[in-house]
Amino acid sequence: MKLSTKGRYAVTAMMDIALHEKQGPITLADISQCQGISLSYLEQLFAKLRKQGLVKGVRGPGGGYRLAKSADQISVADIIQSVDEKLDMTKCGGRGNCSSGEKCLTHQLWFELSCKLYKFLSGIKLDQYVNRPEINELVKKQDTQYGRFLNRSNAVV
Amino acid sequence: MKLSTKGRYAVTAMMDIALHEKQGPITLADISQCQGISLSYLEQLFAKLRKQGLVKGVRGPGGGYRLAKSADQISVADIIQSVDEKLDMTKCGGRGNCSSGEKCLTHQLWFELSCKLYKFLSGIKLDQYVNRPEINELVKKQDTQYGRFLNRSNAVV
DNA sequence: TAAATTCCTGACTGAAATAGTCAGGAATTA
DNA sequence: TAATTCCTGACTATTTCAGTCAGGAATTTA
Repeated sequence: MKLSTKGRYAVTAMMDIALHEKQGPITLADISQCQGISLSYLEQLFAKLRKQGLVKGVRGPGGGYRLAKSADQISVADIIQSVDEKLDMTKCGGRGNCSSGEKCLTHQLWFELSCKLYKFLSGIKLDQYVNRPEINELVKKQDTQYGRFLNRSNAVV
Repeated sequence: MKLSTKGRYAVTAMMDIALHEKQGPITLADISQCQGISLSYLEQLFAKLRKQGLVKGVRGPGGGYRLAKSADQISVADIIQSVDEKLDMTKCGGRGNCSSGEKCLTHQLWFELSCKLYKFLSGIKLDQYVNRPEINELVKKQDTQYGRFLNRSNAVV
């Protein structure tokens, strides 16, 4: 498994979308500015998130990205797996032929670790953070700071 | 946080030592051969493990490495942290100045995730695997296959 | 004391992943 | 039709991973 900044970028962006679900599609340019992630890099990540069916792209003016499922059905594990390829930590990909055809010494350890970690990250859904008061205050601050949604009906004043 | 092959190498090597604690110090050359990890790379990893006080080096013939604490006091988290620098997943290193001096949107998420993950990996100690019968069978097989400890009093026949 | 063994250190290298850039096309809205 | 935004692919720089190499320091054994 890989748990790197790449995955963090993806989760951060997804959180941003989840937190603004009511305001309609969010543009990548918006996320790029607010979260400090390069636009083109975001586009690469979102290509993968789209292929995994986590987000839907809406083209044209007023478009952007929105969640493809409800926030309580999207886990951190889903997101990380989408961009980082695999969560499996065994050398052999779970096949058990890691050491000259046999299971290696630590096959069991990694296998179990992968399972537990997966379960753990699967249990954390986006909506757990969307409804917190302290997070929502932060969101408001940021939205005002960056003047988000100014040219929309639901603009932040 | 990073959870890469680097950490797996380190844990694998530590497991190997823990599993052979009774046979005295284990040489890196031995681990290199049995686990298929380059010797020089192991030396780099063990320099870090030593600095963290997880292993002790014994020089000279018959020397090698042994655990600096008992196996029930060494967790997977300890090992990964030693070689991968940090388990912390926040952008700001927990300081909370990730977004123009304020906490970023996902600070809370990463902070909590780091804590949970750390607790989780801290709970997995080396000795949990040392005493399993299925693992011990594997060890015996490997030791015979590679002719380990042949020139020692406790040689595997 | 000499030789062998093993840890230990630092500098270097190739390959891959990460992160970002650039240019342009496709769909949609106004 | 023009503006907006997604979408795609090729390209580049930087960092990390993994491994190599050369040599020195401590220790044991002969």
